[in-house]
Formats: sequence, structure tokens, C-alpha cells
Amino acid sequence: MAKARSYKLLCPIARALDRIGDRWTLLILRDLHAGPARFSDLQRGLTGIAANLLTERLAKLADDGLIEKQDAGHGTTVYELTDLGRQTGNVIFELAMFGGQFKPEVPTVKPGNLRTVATTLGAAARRIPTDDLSFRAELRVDGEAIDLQVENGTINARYSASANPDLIFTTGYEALLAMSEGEMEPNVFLRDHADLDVKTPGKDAEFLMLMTRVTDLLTG
Amino acid sequence: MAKARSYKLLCPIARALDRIGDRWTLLILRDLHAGPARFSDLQRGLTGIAANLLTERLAKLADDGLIEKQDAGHGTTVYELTDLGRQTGNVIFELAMFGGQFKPEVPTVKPGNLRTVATTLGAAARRIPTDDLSFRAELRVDGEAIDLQVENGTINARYSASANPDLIFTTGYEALLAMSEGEMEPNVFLRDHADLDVKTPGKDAEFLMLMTRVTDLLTG
DNA sequence: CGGGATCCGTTACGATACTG
DNA sequence: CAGTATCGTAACGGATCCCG
Repeated sequence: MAKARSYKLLCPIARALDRIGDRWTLLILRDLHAGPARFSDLQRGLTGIAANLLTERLAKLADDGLIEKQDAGHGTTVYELTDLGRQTGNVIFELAMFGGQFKPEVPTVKPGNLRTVATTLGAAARRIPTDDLSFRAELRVDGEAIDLQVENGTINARYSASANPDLIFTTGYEALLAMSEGEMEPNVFLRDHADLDVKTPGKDAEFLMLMTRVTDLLTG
Repeated sequence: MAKARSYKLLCPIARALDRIGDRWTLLILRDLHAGPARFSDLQRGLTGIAANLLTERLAKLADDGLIEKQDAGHGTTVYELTDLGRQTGNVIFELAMFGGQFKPEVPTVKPGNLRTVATTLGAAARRIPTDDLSFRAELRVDGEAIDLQVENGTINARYSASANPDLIFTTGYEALLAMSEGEMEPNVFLRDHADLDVKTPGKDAEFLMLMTRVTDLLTG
């Protein structure tokens, strides 16, 4: 472990940045909040991070106890958040809230996978009272699946297919982003850019209730 | 303006980090949340940032509309947050919450000024219902003054002396930090490391009420 | 193919010195 | 006080290679 650059300041903010302030680190955590991921999953989601940097960041995160390397069988290893690492969820959510108000710059590239959607959605939903909601939905965004479980006020949003979802919601990333950032009216989004396949009657109302509250939260 | 390194990712988190993710940038904002500051104020608070880096960061922050250069008269200029820049308060607060749980590393240096205290205190207090509180306090931490105004549920915490405070609370930074991070019991802190000079009878109860709630929030 | 390690040119950082 | 200018060093980014 190379001795990392550190602020060495007696201040909690500096101590946080010493752990998660390096370039790429928060984006790695962003993807890991969507569930365990392999090295190459992360590399794809981060579009262009150098392999040695990803190695280095993962080593430091593991050293600081924010993530753990797990043997996933079949000779593959995955990285996943520890309890400590999961506590970065609020920081990441506030970053998403802050960043959502800026227009994308001209030459922008879509992430190599949509783990970020699961992270942002999960973090936002956790800020909303959901005791009255209970469902399991599969979101399909540009063909990628996100498993959203809502039960007893707890939220689980992971980058994976759902087992027996109550409904399947299909949409596209750019439209979803535009809506969540206030650039597109929710009713336009739902009418022109989304499809809802209800498996358990009635659950669509609960799902739309949550999405409405999340949208209100994200767009202020 | 040198073209900055950017993630160029279509993701709100990446867009946020493109603006506030560079090294030192969040610490500069941290200090500015305590009120306008001169170049040398910032340089002192950041203990050892190179002058050219500070110049560069301030230029980028101004370019992105997070801060503004203001003429403060007497030939001095100050930097202060814009409305947009003030929206970084939640990010910084969550960083403080996350970082507060780690023990300081061995060779740690105290910041050159205690603007960070005003920022963290203000951000924490804003997360607490304070409609029932109304007072103005001057905190003196290691001889540096912080002006804390609480009124109608709004909080104003600035790095400056108070005009006509209802009370003056005197303490030391290390003890305050230890208490706010759960390392020292609040009653021990108040008995051995703090002094309360009440100017307006009764306001001390309101002040202690707020401090108790803030401490509960910070220590979980 | 997944999970890195190694090498190397480029960029950013950090310390010091200097200027209006 | 408020920055520039310079320069050695460390970090980053892209490519290539290695190993199971």
C-alpha cells in the first residue's frame, strides 16, 4: 500500500476526504451501492478508468475497510461494500442532488452500465417514508435490469433482475434522467417514454406513488 | 481557464464531482460556508495549500458559479458563496458525518483557523427543528469567535464575533471535537472543558438544548 | 476472458521564490 | 496582501503484457 496523499487535518471533513476524496473513488462506491460487482463490471461502469488506478483504489478502499473482496465461486471475485462503506450512501445521494441541477456538457458519454440508476434511486427512496408501500419491481432501463424491493419501510435497489416482480417498468436512461432532473414532465415521461407491465394488480399504484415522491424529492 | 479534467459521464454524481470533486475544492467550500473570506484566510485554514492551487481552484469555482469575488473595500477582496455554492452544504455535512467516526491519524495538524467549526455546527443545526429556539450566541473556541444565531427555525453560523450575544460559550477545539465525535461525554465536556457566560437569563437553556440535539445528531 | 501488473508519456500537485 | 512564476515530484491515463 503506497502511502496515500492525505490532508492530515484535524477536521472530520478532511478525514472523510482522505478516504473517499480521491479521483474515481466516489464513483466506484456509487457503483458498489448497486450491489457486488466484479473488477470488469466496475471498469465498464466507469468508462475509461485505467486498470491500474482501479486496482489501486480498490486496494485503498479495502485497506480502509469500506469494501471487501469476496470469492463468488467459479474462479471469480466480487467487491462489495462493508457496513462502513454503506455509510457513504448519504454523501453520494447529496452529490446526486447537487449534480442533478446542471445540464450535461457537450461531449458526454453514457456510463458503461446503469448501476448509477440503482444507487440514486435507492438512496432517494430511503429518504422517503414508505411504510405504506410494499412491492417488488423490475426496472428495465435501456435493457439493463434493476431490482427494487420496498417493504416495511426499507428499500433495496440492486443492479440485477428481479425474482417474481409485481411489475416490470421499462424505460430509457436519457428520458429517466431528464425527468428526474426536472427537464421533462412526469406525465410526458410516463406516456411517451415508459411502459408498465403489471403482474400483481394494484401494485402499479404503489409503484407510481413511490416514483412520484422520488421525483418530487429529486426535483426539489 | 485551463480545460479541467472531467469525467464527462452522463450521471448527476459525476457532474457534481466535476465541479466540487477536485482536491482541496470541498475544503475551500467548507471554509466559505462560515462566511466570506480573503485569499489569505483560506490559505491559512487549509494549512499548506500552494498559492497557485488556491488561485486555480477559486477561478474554477467562480467560473462554475459557486463563488463570487467581492470587493470588501479598503483594497481587499473577499470570496463568498453564491446561492448555488450554498447548496453544497448538505454534501459537506454528510462528509462531516462520515468522517467524524474515524480516529485522527498520528501526525495531524489543527487547521489554521476554525471556520470548519462554524460550517459543521451550522449544517448540523439546520437538520434539527429549532422553531422553539431563539438566541444569539458567541462561541469562543481556542480564542476564535463563531457567531451563532437561531431564530424562527433558521440558523446562521459565521466565523466572526457576535454583536450583543445572549451568551458567550468558551471552549477548546480538541475537546469540542472529541465530544462531537462521541469520544467524550457531554457532561464531562461541559464540566471540565467549557465555560458559559450568560448575558440574557434563560437563553442558556435554549443554547444547551440545541447543543444537545446537535451532539445527538453527530454521534448518531 | 477476468483480474490484474508493468511501463511510459502527460498532467496535476506542492514547495519555494518572486512580484505588484 | 494577493496572487504569479518556476520547477521537481507524484499522480493520472493509455497501452501492453501476463497469468489463471
